[in-house]
Amino acid sequence: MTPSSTRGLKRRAAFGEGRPRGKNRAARDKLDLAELNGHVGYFLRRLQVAIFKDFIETLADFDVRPAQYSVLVLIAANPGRSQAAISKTLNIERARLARMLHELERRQWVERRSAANDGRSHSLLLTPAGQKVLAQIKRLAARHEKQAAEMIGAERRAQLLALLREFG
Amino acid sequence: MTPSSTRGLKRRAAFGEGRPRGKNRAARDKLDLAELNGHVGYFLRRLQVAIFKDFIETLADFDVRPAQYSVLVLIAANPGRSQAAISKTLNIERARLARMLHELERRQWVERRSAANDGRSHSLLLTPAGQKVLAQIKRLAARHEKQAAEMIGAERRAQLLALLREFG
DNA sequence: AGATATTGTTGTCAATGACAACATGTTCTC
DNA sequence: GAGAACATGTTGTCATTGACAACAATATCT
Repeated sequence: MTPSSTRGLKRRAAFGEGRPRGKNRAARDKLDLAELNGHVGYFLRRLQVAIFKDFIETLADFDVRPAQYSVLVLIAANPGRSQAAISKTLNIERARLARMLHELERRQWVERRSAANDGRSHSLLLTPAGQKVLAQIKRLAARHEKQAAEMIGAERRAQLLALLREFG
Repeated sequence: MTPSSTRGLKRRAAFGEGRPRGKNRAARDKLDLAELNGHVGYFLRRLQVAIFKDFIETLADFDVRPAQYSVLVLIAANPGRSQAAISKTLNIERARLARMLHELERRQWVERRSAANDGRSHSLLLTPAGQKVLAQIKRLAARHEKQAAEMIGAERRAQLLALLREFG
């Protein structure tokens, strides 16, 4: 494969160019990443996109995106809390969360009742239907996580998780 | 407004509630992440967003977003290659790359000349101006990477990079 | 030669992030 | 206790992004 090894016939890299041709189209086009190799963000993003893609596919039957999942999980684990609390915890913008909750309410998974102690805020709860659905969703999410572990290697995943978690 | 709340004195946390009050608003609202703690994707995304935010801020003077940066670096390191090659390497959709290149061409950083050996594809090159700008941009990108290292800890960053890089 | 595939392009749609403005309610300060 | 300052949820708007379909031009395969 090395350009300097003239393997007799197979004159693929006969000239300086050495472009792959014909059959080897799809795979053999890899370029030099150059300084991208030194950027954590680059690889971080690639992996994150791949993982989210798997998540979305795995949960396609419920049409739940990662952000929605995180909101559902947070409401389930912290019932009665306000949108502001969820928003701050997940770094989701207030405006966006409001719209997302409209959708989750439309699906009858989430209930908003006005908080007892603060007339401005809403207490968020899962409806019984929401709880039931979330249980199924969590099973799929667990399956996704298993697939992710296969994809990146179980121990690498564990190491990554340990490293990443030290933020918040 | 609350019907059940006796209008008397500071009745705020008189019961089991124990909500944070007054001053401690901003910080003390942290909720239980529950099963999110088991999802690499969740933490991966949080860190990625934080890092990209820093990148964008650090390179704000040049108005270069991460994707644009990666394209510029790849063209510089692999001059003459086609859009398809860049697209595949960076997992950027063909359509999106085409539009991005229009913008980079408008800024006079990138030149597209039709490839000699394939009438369909374009050979991508940096213009002299583009090379000059990219040199400055790379300095800012290096500064960003340094900031990221401070942010997440130099060794954690190194470990992360090592782990993440084993994909591609 | 004719079927098939690739390349670059444009159009469109949905999701997202960012930000401003607003009404309503709460907390702070005096 | 009144008024300033702030918090909360909402809507509106804009820019960016990802996904997908369609297309013309060109290359490649059989």
